Amino acid sequence: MARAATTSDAFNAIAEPRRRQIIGLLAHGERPVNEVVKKLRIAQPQVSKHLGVLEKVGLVTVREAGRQRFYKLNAKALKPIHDWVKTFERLWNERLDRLADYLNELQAQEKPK
Amino acid sequence: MARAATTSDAFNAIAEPRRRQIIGLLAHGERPVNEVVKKLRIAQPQVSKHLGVLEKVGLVTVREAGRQRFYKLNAKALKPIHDWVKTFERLWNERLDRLADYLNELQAQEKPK
DNA sequence: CGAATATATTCCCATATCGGAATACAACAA
DNA sequence: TTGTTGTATTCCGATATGGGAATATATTCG
Repeated sequence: MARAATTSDAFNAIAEPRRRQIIGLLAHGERPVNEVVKKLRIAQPQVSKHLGVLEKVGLVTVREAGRQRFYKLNAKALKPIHDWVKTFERLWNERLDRLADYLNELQAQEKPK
Repeated sequence: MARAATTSDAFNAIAEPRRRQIIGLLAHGERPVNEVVKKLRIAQPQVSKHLGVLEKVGLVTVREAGRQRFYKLNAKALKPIHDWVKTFERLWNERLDRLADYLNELQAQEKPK
């Protein structure tokens, strides 16, 4: 087996920095492909490919209008990621961190050089 | 160029489901490799490899004790991910969602079959 | 020392990736 | 029709993955 497909997961899809950029841009609202190309300065074919990945995992939806395709962010698809990371939030906010630091300081003072 | 290395980023590192599992386990505290092996039922070499990746991106730290190595979660390294996803939180909480749904319903009623 | 235990490393393989370049396609314009 | 514009698809090559299996390394035990 190889690495999981980028299209298998929102987790895998957002591992790509450019896809995160695209998501960031689409957060301001629906956009046609060409605008993504211009704003982010990524070649058109790659933009289409990245959008394809995002669509496959449900992170964006498309609306066709003439020869343009407007891509729209479907933020809900990011929630699983948020939920997962949030689980660990307390671990980095915890005052225990400071407490530990404090205790270390105390210990350091007890054994002055 | 190929896909970015799994070791290039926390984003890339957590794309792997098993690595997320490992992180989940280590959230309860420091653990030796063998306990991860037993609890998650992943072959030992793969566990060592996954832990290696997590270490490289700073998601875990190691403490050596005799022939054991205790891996500990460094939750802070997850914060960038949290921060990024959080940016979009309002987009899925937004009541605008409900408003849109409501308006659609209205429209549907105006044009009764 | 030799055996056992805990963990890491190395090889191998099937599989995808991402970017670039070229090209296909569809809608619209003249 | 022919040309143009907006987007998608295909082919290429370099690269790395993750699992499995075998093996290496280090520490502890008897």
